[in-house]
Amino acid sequence: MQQEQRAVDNADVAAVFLEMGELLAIAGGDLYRSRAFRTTARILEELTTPVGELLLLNRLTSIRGIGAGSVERIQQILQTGTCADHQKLLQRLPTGLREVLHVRGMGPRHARLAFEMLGVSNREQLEWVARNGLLRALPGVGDKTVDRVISHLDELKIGPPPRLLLRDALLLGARLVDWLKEDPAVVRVEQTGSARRRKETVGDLDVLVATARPAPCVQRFLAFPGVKEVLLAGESRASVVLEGVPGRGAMQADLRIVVVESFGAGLHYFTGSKQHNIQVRLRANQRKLAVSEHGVWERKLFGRNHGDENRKIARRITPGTVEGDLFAAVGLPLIVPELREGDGEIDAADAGRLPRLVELSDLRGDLGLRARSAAEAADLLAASKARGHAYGTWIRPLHEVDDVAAFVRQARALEDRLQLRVFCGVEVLIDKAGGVQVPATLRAAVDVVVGCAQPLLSVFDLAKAAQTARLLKAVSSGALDVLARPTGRRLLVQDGADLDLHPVLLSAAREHVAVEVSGDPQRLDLSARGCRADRAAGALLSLSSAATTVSETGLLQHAVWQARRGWIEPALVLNSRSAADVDAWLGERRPGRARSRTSTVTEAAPSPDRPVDPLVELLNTRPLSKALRARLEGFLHGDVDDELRRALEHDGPNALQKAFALLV
DNA sequence: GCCGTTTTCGGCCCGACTGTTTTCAGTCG
Repeated sequence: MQQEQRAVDNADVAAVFLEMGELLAIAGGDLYRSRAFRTTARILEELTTPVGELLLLNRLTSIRGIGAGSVERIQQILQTGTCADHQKLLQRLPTGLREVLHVRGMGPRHARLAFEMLGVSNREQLEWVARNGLLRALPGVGDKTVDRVISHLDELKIGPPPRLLLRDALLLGARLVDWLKEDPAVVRVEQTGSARRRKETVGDLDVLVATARPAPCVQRFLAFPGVKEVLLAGESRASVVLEGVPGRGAMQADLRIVVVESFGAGLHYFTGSKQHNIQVRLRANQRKLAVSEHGVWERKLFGRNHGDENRKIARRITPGTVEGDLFAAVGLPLIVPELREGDGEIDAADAGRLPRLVELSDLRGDLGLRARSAAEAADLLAASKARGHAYGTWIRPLHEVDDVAAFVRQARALEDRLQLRVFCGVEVLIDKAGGVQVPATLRAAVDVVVGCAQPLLSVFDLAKAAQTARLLKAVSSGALDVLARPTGRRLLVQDGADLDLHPVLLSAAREHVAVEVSGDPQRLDLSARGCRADRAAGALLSLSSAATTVSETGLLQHAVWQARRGWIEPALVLNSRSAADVDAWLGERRPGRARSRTSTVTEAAPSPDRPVDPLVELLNTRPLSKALRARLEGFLHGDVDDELRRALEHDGPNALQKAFALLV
């Protein structure tokens, strides 16, 4: 009943489509139709613009994957929370069958048979029939399937399947890679999957091996210390369950094996994501090619009405030794793993508009060294310098700084001693109402004021609108140079605060406040999705290791990966600029600032000014109707808007005018 | 249900493994 009080949002509409898709599959309906519903659900989940706005603007069908049928259903769902097809399916099947579908070994057909023949309509009933020998009676279900179902049900009771922080997944993956390398027949081995895409958390470990002798390699994999269950083991692949952390479920590890000539194609396929792979293969199909983990093949075409015969392959056209071969075969430049989420990267690559992503080597300093004492700061800054940096920022929590003048003197002394530009800063907490307590004298004394958005747990209780307003107020206070931990999340422990990032980022861009991307593997806040949103909003990002120890200074790499997953180019990264430019940027924000001293530190040439995306400029400066603003923002978020895109593709100074004319 | 350099019908990613259906459907990633 409370549901009715709340407006239907994108996630709610997506949930209805997902339920329809899953129930339709179980009902034995058209599997392509089922898949289309699920695709629609995924698209809706990833939209950054409210689906209602797009509906009003008649823009929904311009999104690939959403057709007239979906628009009608979306309209119904927005009004009533459901739609006719949804209701029909719910009358036919209990919704609890969806959790049956999610049990390993139970696909749509088994779920349907269990319902029809055994009356199973939820997970508890599935467990009962499995343990009492009834499940075994279903056609196509044998002892092994029953064992697998029971084993997975037990795992599900322990808790949700565990995920690892990226850092930990890379460490465990490296152990597995080293273990497999011991086999002399292994030519190449690499960790693939979401870890290779540098996703913030990883659900299972994937490793790809190139070898001409797969059997001993599979055996070695099965003997990896910590393997507690073998899920499958064949000629070219094997899956095992690794012992988990006590109190949590176990983690799956998958081994894939290809011949060395196919290593690039295999690397591409097993790196994923699934959506990316499907899109690449569809593209290959359009070019009469077939892409698999073994390479790229020419499809023999027999014309219409020959169904499966069209699948027959005639000739391998590229061995796919490196990933670039595979992309080239489908007419694309190499797309780096961090972008392979099926979220617009293929269209961008096709149009020659892939971003030149920020790299670790672009960074000229670490903007987030968190040392507690001058001695620690010296170590961190020296480590930073050893990494080739020209400057570093020493940040201390304000409440730990008794004597600001002494702190600044220490920083200046370190600067002279280390021959490294040192910016000193304090971190202040943003209170529940968005207030920041920064006396003018303090602000003038230090180089940087960082506002941390996550002071207290109680702040997570704020409603979305209040949370957003809180950050907007802090950003526009004029007291902050950098906004840190915007959502306050701790991965695998605490979800971030519910807030609308986009206006906050737009405001940060207008107010010249940078937003921190923390390399702390447990935070990675701003998130990759936040970075992607910022690409449109245009706030400068401050990449930080958040290091408190020397070894943690290497975590700057995690911040870079995160930014790359968000399509961020160096121009949007504050610390890709020279020390002089960072100094100037800080100076702009405090006109009376005494710093800007001539440093004894030698500096590299300053980087050119950041080019402002004219579309972002338009969004920030022109008065636009709500509808037009939504359309522009949608486009900047990656929504498909062919009309707008075509207008912008006209070269020359009039491109923007054309686009603007088109909008009004 | 969606889409179109196969465009209003016909196809939709692809391959490996498993079980049990003696030739392939179901499941998975």
